[in-house]
Amino acid sequence: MKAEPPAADKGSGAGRPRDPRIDAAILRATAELLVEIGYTNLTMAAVAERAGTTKTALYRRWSSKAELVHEAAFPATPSAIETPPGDFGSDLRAMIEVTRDVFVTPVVRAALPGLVADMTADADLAGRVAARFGDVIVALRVRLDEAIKRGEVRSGVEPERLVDLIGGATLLAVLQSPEDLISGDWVDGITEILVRGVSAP
Amino acid sequence: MKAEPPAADKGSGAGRPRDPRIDAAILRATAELLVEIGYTNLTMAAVAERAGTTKTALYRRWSSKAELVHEAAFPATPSAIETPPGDFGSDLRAMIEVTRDVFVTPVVRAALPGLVADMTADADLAGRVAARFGDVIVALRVRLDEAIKRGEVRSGVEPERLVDLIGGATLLAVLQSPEDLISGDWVDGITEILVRGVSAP
Amino acid sequence: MKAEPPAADKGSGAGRPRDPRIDAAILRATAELLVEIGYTNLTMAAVAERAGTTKTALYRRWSSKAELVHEAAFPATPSAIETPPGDFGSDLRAMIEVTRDVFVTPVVRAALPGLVADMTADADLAGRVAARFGDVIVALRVRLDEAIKRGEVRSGVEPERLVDLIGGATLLAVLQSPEDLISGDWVDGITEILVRGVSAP
Amino acid sequence: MKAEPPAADKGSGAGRPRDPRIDAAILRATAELLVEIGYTNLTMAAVAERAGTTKTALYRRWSSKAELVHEAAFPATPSAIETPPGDFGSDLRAMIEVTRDVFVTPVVRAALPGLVADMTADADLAGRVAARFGDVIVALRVRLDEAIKRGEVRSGVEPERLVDLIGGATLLAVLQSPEDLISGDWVDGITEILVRGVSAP
DNA sequence: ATTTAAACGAGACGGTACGTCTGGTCTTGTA
DNA sequence: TACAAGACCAGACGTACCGTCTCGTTTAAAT
Repeated sequence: MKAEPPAADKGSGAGRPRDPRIDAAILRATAELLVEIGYTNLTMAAVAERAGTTKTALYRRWSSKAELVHEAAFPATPSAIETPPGDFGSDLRAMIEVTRDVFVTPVVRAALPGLVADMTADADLAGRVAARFGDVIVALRVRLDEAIKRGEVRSGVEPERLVDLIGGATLLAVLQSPEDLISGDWVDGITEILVRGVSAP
Repeated sequence: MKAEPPAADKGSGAGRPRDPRIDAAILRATAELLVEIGYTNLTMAAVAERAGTTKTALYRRWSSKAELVHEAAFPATPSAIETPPGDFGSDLRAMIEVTRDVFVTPVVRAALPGLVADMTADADLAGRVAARFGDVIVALRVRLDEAIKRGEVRSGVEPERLVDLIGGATLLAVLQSPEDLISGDWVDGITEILVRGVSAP
Repeated sequence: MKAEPPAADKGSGAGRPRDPRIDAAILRATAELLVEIGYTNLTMAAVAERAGTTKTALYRRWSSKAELVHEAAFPATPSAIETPPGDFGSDLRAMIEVTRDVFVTPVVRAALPGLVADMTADADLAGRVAARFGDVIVALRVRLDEAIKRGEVRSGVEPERLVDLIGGATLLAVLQSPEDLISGDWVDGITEILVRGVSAP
Repeated sequence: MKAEPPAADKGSGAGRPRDPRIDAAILRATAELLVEIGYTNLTMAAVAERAGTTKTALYRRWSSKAELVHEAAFPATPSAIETPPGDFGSDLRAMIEVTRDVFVTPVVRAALPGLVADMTADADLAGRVAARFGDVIVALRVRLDEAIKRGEVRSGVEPERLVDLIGGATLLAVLQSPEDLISGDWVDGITEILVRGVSAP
């Protein structure tokens, strides 16, 4: 359950408006603390204190620690793919890089494990997190279809499996050895396997 | 910090020995509760009660909830690959199935998310969990090398990437849509992409 | 260390004020439980439960079990002596009766032994308990001085010794045979010895 | 419940006899720790460790912490009164000094408060502690009777009240301001009041 | 000389209270 | 209405201590 909309439903006008500087301060404080002490050790009280506000103000905006962290970790939708559509190899590589770039962020790295845990206990949250990546997945599906039409990719490939492989490999790598991810070699290796794996014979 | 070894180092003889039935009862209770109420809701006190013992007895054996769950979830090393080595396609498929079978267990599914969260905050624990899968990874490496020597697999393929892809895809799938995993289709799709991805041209 | 003052120092205004009904409920529950199960068996959790609140609320107000019991046992300063000053014999008897009445209370009887034990380990607490009886002692001193001036009492008598004798005898009697205390005989015997003991020859 | 007798009941002979050095070491360790850290902080495990033995050996000899402390604090019966009977004033003063001397011991001072607390919860223990002082009380009674016969003391005086006053005053003083007790002035003051208090007119 | 019963060290065990911490809600007074 | 402050409920946390028990070993007295 979200608690967010300040002026959303209807009688927006009445009462004292929320101070947007507080929103920003809370998100900043959350991100900082995530990196400094990790998800588990992060406390709502600590966030409030560092943001120079109080717990009440947090819960007015986010209904739980998980929601707050989720928003602090993914400030904006990873903006799909900006590369102009070319051959599928380039498309795939771009997509892997986008994924990698998101996961490699210190904040995301700090937030992910805890978020993963909370998601399994809270389906709503899980949905919202998944939605963040929806655009990328849709884009992948579109370009995959085009590549199949062009004959570049064999027709049996299911996009869901590709998502599992790209997302999963990135997730696992960031959990185990994040430093590997940064080098281009990691992207090269994954890309090569996957491109060959889906190419038409 | 582990708390485990009762008679490990050497000066074993003295004192009342631990009752192994208690070890078993604790692990069983932990596994049951994991499945029933999940990692987050699982309480040391509840485990103790169901196991017919006390918190003290738990903490004498495992230094934290994370350690206990880790041991309850992976009672035994996933026993590497038992398939007789054949062509690399079969090897890879067997490996994927082994991985899938481990992750698909109700206990592991219940334990994983929380474990993932705790691992990032506790490097020791992370190491111990990773070690559980060491054998499988070594086996993969060996068979990959043989396949390269036989000319089945191109020489540039790094085994670490394959591990990232197999483990990661399984992890992500089990977190998002565990029911997909059970069907053979999921294994088929992943296997086909990866086998083609690493095969010599 | 006390934890008490909610609005003590000065910056009182802010925040939700403590609910005074909770203070009262806690003290009442403590007194009841003291009488029912005794100091040793009294548990902070049990007090909280009976008071219809939580341990947190207790510890916000009293820093330890000893502090709480101390306050529950001596809700108000034993209100000095109300008898109009007469001859010193009456004064002394009144004082002994006041002391006896305080110690004979079921709550005090239940609390005393544990309190005595804790006081030696905690000088602060000891001071606070002693302060409860400060008024009575001051009153005794004043009336003793007056009696000396009137020639009723010999001049060498130290009030501290009288306090030791009255308080000590009452304490010991309540610990050993509380039923003796209730009868007027006990007060008679003690009074007679002490009055004769301090009277001018 | 005591646990003591090693060779008491009948079949004394058999088995390994207790090592008397362990008895001594335990009592010494208990006395030391009482003075150093007090009754409440004293731990059976700590006693065992300092005595160079184990908890089992303690519980073989004493059934509880209270019993052990009781024996460590009062190693020998306060040996009644050794003064040759003279006038009752001297008798009383001797008795007060004996009482004072026992209570002023560092070990007794450290043990008393806790013991007092445990005694109220354990009637057996209370009886045993009281018995320690039985001889002194009997002696007091005898000499009081003699003094009454001699016409030194008025006949109405009850010995129990005198015990309350002497014991109580000493107990209270040792709890509140032990340093006062050491000076002869304290004994003088108490003695004078009590002697005058009981003397025949 | 052999049995035997008990003391011994070590430490696990059940049980229970402690005081602390956190998440999330509710209630003040003030702006 | 938002806000700062902080009390509130609920309940898990990990630690500590008590007194009991179960080992395997040692030691003296009884056979």
